[in-house]
Amino acid sequence: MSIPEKGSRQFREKSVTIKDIAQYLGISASSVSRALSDSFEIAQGTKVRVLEAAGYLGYKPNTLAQGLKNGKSRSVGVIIPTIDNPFFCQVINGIDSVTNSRGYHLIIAQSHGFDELEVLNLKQLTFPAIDGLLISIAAESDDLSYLKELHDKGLPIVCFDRVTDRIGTHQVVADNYYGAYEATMCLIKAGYTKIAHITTSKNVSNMAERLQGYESALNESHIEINTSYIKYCKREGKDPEEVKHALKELFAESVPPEAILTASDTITTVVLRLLHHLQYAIPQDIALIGFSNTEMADVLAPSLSTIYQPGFEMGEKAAELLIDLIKGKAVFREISKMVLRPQIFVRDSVQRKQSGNPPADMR
Amino acid sequence: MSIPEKGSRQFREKSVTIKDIAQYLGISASSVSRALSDSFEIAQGTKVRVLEAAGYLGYKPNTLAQGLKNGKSRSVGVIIPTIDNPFFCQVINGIDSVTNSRGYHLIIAQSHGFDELEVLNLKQLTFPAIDGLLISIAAESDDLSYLKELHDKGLPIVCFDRVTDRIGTHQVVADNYYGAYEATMCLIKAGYTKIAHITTSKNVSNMAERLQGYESALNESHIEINTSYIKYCKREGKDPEEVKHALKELFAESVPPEAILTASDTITTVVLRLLHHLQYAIPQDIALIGFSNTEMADVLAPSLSTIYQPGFEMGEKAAELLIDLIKGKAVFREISKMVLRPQIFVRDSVQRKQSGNPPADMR
DNA sequence: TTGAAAGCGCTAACAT
DNA sequence: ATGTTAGCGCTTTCAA
Repeated sequence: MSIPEKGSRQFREKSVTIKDIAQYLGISASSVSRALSDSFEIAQGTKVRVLEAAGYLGYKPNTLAQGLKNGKSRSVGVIIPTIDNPFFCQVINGIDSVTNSRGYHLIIAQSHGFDELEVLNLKQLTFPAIDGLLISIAAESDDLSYLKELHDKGLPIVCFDRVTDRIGTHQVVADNYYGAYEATMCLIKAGYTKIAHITTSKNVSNMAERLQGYESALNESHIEINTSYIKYCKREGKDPEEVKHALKELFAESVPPEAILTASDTITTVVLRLLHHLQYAIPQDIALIGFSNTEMADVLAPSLSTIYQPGFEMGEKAAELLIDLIKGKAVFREISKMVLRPQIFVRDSVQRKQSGNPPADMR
Repeated sequence: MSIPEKGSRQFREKSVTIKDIAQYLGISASSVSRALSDSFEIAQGTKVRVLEAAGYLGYKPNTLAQGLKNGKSRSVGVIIPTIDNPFFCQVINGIDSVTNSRGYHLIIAQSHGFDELEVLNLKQLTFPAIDGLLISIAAESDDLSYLKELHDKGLPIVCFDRVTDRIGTHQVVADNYYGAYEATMCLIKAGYTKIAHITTSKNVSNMAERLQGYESALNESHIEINTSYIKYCKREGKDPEEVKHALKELFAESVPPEAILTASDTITTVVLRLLHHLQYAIPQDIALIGFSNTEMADVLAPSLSTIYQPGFEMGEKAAELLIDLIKGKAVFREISKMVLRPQIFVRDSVQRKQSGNPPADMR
């Protein structure tokens, strides 16, 4: 089968412009423009006729021309660590649902962790063309200067999930403290006292909060915090070896932990995989609860206890806020911080260690 | 903390234009343009000076203006059923990796199955602005007329995963026949003869091919095809009740199946979940192998046998092809169909029923 | 209430 | 090899 001749030479049909409508109705282009933009300085009659003609002729505005004219692109940039993760997938979904309905396009860039150069390149590439930015800050990168510069220049920015206070942007986050606190409390209430925490870094906002939640729960339960029970995997689980090493160290402790709280989707999955490979029985040998948005949590055997973040909602909220910002609709004199509550699902990977009350020394 | 005054009124710094460079160097804008586009009708000296000045002044081309001028938007549309699925996530990832590096933006639209109206709306919304389209065809929608119209008008289109022959587009697909055939063969070789197949519809290309693979494997093994073992879930697993009903029917057969081949990511997950809920032991009560790209397959208990499709690669190939098409780089006189091979992972959800040879009647 | 005209930033004839 | 000019489709003064 051969392609029609015109296929090769970009022979796309010239689309209907504002001029065509003007000519068709015998009025000027500016009137058409006014009618279409629902201006108040246009007669009702003409407005109706223009709208009809537009529909009839199949007019679609050329967003490029509109953008060029008024300095807007009707697109927003999204920077996430990776799209290959159920949580961020849900976030994208949420963002998409609002940007789509509001007529904005999405330009997605992945920072893949902490490759600052790449992030910068992406910024270079896309930035003259976006009206606003949604960003989950890459990593412990101390260099927020480029971002700050953009913000100072007036680019509307909303941070979500991994945020920073060093730039005065609006924020949409999960209540990470609450999630980690409650999860740890669940473990404690189930009778565990030797609880390890595998996280990525103290320097990422959400991880720091989770660490705090973990520590607070222990403190309030009068369980001493054992720093060797806290492991940092800077590669965030992208390097399984790093996690393996952390686990090995934990199990090599003179008193090894009985339960683990994992701090991110990726780490949770990797830990689960490693525990399987190392033949640890969950929850008999080691209990596990982790931050994760996987849909498979309840299908795992044993089913996995998770802290589930409202990814879709987070994306929605962040996008709505951003678009309001772009449109200057709401006047934001204050930096807002929206905090969404995660859900805790206690499943079989955490098991009540002993029936009845928690140990006496815990009361 | 209050926002700087300028924040509210879109006071973004005017960016450096081609004119600024021209003025800075005392030459004309067109020379600058030529230098930047690496035209051959420009002196080496000026070219170098322009490039230097551009770097120094921080020039970034205004893609809107470029697009308006030459009728290109440097963006490609992607239509997928849903992004909330590991396979399509990987596809997006693959697409993104090439479009990004080639300077194209992505406009992603989800068709969410078969809601034709929505698809059409999305098309209306985005289409004047895309240079090409990557699409995994929504559903059994017989109405490909809009798509065909676009194609006829010269819009470069590449179909992937779920394709159609009714429009002469290039295609990038997985070898669905092979995947289903091999998976079924695995079951047969493991000693199963009563094998059910849960799919979505005969009218979707990839599903039809999988069904054929399944049937061929049975045929070649001289196992009679039992049509009541083949269940269609038109909602593709989005409605668990439908799948539940299918399963109930299967198990109510006078001779119920011993193994199931599931035809899509979503269906596989739902079936797995239902089997758990219904307390069927895998693989003792029922063996399972399914199309799935989940990363959790090996972490499940029992680990899940899967047919894994090369999603990332599929996205890459489709995007490369599309951009070549857009650029008119390669001259495609023939419709191409690229077929990628899926991987089969036989894990614990399929177990050799009896040691030694398959039953005598199968040889 | 409407039209004419200018211009957003860039490119591509056409001229020199 | 370079400059001049016009125009992509749209919006928005400014005049009428």
